[in-house]
Amino acid sequence: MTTTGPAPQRRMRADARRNYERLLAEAATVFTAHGVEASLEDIARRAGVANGTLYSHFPNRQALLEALMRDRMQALSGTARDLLDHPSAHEALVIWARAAVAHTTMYRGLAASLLRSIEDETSELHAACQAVLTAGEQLLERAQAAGTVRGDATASDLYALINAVAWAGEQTSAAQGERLLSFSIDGLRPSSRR
Amino acid sequence: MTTTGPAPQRRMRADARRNYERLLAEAATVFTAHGVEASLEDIARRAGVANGTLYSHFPNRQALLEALMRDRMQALSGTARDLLDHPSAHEALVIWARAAVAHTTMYRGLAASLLRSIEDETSELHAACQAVLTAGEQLLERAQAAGTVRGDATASDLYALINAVAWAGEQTSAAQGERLLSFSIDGLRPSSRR
DNA sequence: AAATATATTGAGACAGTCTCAACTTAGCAA
DNA sequence: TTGCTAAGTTGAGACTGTCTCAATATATTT
Repeated sequence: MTTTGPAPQRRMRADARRNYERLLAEAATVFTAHGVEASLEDIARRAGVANGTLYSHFPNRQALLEALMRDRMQALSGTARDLLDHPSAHEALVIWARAAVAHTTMYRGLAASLLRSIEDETSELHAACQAVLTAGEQLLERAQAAGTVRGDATASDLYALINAVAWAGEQTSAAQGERLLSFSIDGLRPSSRR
Repeated sequence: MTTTGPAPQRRMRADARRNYERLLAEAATVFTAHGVEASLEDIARRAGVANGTLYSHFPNRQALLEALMRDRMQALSGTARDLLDHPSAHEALVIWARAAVAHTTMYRGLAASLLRSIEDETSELHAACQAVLTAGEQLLERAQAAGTVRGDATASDLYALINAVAWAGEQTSAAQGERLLSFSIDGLRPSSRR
């Protein structure tokens, strides 16, 4: 399995590796403060390198974001797998959805990148997003088999919902995001009555 | 009631009025093609005026967007009022929510502007957004009184939901937006069972 | 046909993205 | 240790974009 470039691919020169790490560290700081649309120039400046160096390590913003999110995305997929052992299929789904929203709320603007990347196969984030979607799908299907979630909901619906809720939380308040998530999850229940 | 400056406030010079209209027309075209984050420079160029002229009519993007959306926003508020006469309180809410999503999907990026504007009182769009929220609130309360919508849902929740769904549709597909809206509306029903 | 209030102009200050030819340096081999 | 070379860095410069404002032009009024 060839994961799309583990952090430093073969072996980097010591200075290159050092700059790579510094850039990632500053990116985390700057994205936390100003969202994922923050100035890359600023990140390079703070890392003490010329902006050309940033671009040589990360050809574009998505690539930088991917490097920054890789571990967390994998962790989120892993969490989904672990939750397959949870006694309640429905509770497992809910727990995971909350974790996914929290993950997506990490940086302002992240939800937009993550939802767009599922559609855009050229995005550096595409594979990781696809993995998360698939991981969520397992939980969804288990809940559907248990009859606690409507059968016509798809993994894409779940993924879009998580991102939409995270996005709304980002624009207004985390509390608002929480509320919408609760409502949305209820909306996924089968309509026992009409 | 002093609405925030009806289009051309007092009386404009003929050339000014002409340019104002041209700018609005080109803005509609360009926003349709490239979303609300499109280049203002481009709009001015296409309208055949210097960019300073654009900025003298519309001090910022929000102001331009406000002028462009004013009528439609009012229409949306009006629709909500009309629907208060609809025989089914719940159906009225659903019809209106769909209309609101369609409205919000008019230009790419619009949902973000509309949701942000409800929080940001300095935004030119704030008043219009507030009016829409209040109009929706009437429909929501009527449905709650009829017992078809959970009592703890607020007008802010409804507003955020509409924008979040429209945003998700924008990022993926209109069909996806439709699906999320259906689920979300179901999520607003009272949980008769648990 | 002025006078004047009202508008328009476009250069310019600034910030950002991204590229690439010239340069520098880490790490290896003689 | 020295020099070689591949790997990495640099920063100016070509763009595109936002927004301002002194100079200029023009519609309207008297």
